[in-house]
Amino acid sequence: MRVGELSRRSGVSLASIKYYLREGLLPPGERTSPNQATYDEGHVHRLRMVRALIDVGGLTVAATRDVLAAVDDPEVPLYVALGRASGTTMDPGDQDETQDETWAAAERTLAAAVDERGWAVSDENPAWHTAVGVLATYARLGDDDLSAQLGLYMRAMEEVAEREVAAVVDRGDRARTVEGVVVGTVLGDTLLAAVRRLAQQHCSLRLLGETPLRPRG
Amino acid sequence: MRVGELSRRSGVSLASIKYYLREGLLPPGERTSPNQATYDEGHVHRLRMVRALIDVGGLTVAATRDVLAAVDDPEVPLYVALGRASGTTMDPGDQDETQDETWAAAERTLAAAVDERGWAVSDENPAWHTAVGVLATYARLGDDDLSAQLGLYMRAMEEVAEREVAAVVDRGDRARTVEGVVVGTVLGDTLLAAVRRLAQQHCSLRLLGETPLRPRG
DNA sequence: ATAAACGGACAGTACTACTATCCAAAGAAG
DNA sequence: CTTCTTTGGATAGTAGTACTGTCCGTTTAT
Repeated sequence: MRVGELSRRSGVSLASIKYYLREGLLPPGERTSPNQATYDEGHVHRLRMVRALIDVGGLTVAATRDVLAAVDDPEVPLYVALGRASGTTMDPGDQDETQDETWAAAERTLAAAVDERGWAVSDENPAWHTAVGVLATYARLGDDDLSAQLGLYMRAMEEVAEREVAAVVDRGDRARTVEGVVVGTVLGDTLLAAVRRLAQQHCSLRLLGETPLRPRG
Repeated sequence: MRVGELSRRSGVSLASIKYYLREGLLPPGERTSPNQATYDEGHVHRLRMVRALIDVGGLTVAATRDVLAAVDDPEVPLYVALGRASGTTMDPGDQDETQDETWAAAERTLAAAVDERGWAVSDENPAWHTAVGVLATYARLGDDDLSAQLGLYMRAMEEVAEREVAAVVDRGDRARTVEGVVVGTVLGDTLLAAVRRLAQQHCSLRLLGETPLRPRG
């Protein structure tokens, strides 16, 4: 199939396909002549992935490129790509932010919670840095209820992660498995956030009899 | 205090403070003369909120403005503001997307899961639309493991939301309470996602003996 | 009295994600 | 075989976001 059909099949504009090709999100088609190429079902699927990651997962084009590179290349560690995938990674470039007492206290809080749960995680995981950043920010805002919920969040996420990891084991070829992990992680973030909003609506209705903070639309 | 000090105290540049004032994220200071104003602790706190929502929560300036407007004005329903706060709200403007069979099937899946859990939620909650969108996207990608995890996600988020709502009841004045809800919801999304990544690392290490998908950095 | 700070307006910048135009070569249709 | 459309590739332009810089006429501190 040629680009025109690829565009029609995927619903992505020709101009955008050319853009994704340039940016390395979509692998080049197979050459049939020095300046002509054909595309296959893999390209259609890849375009669907790209749109899902960008539109639903909220990734940037650059983050999508990195994540998909990790899917393709077994050499790129997946957690590095998934780290970049979390939009709010609070890049460790902000040295001044990480060098104060609030930050250190937040890091101790997280380390203690992780130890208590018996988690084996490394502080090289970008998520560690993000979590510490959120805790520190919350502390600076004065209310520290969030860090009080940390244990709860960890318990809930451990249960979720356990099932997710179990579901991913023995899935056939490596590419398919990694793709499943990526999509599940990125789209899962969005779904979890949405489900949390729904649960909050249900719980505030149940616990308060009515919902003073969120009147029915 | 005047802007100079406000800038020093909050760590936000003068130019950005002027920008936030223009955009309505920061209320104007109290006038001391036709073209002079003073600012108080409330402004320092507000600036910290703004930076937290933008830098840590990943909100846009416009979303931050809406969310803070809901904190200030009891007339604006909170769930509307928090809906806009979820970056990936998949605005209901995409009529074509919502009019196909995949979308309808995803909506039935969610409705069934919600009924089974006995949740009282309305499909006017923006999160409903987001959740359906994620489910539909996942279905279009071919793997439907995510919707298989839906029940698990709902159980986990119900437990989380229950504690969160309980923690927020009886908190003093309305403004403080609403602020707590907003910060907890927005920063909570980021924290939950980070904790999930950490849990995934722990679980893949525990269940697989080692971590083939995410070699240690 | 003089220098610094202020408010307000507005132009400019860097980045992101496309979108449009142009061209020469390749394919398809009559 | 010619004409029309499509393609690949390069490059320029656009719209939106989040600032940043500059100017100007007060205003306030020293």
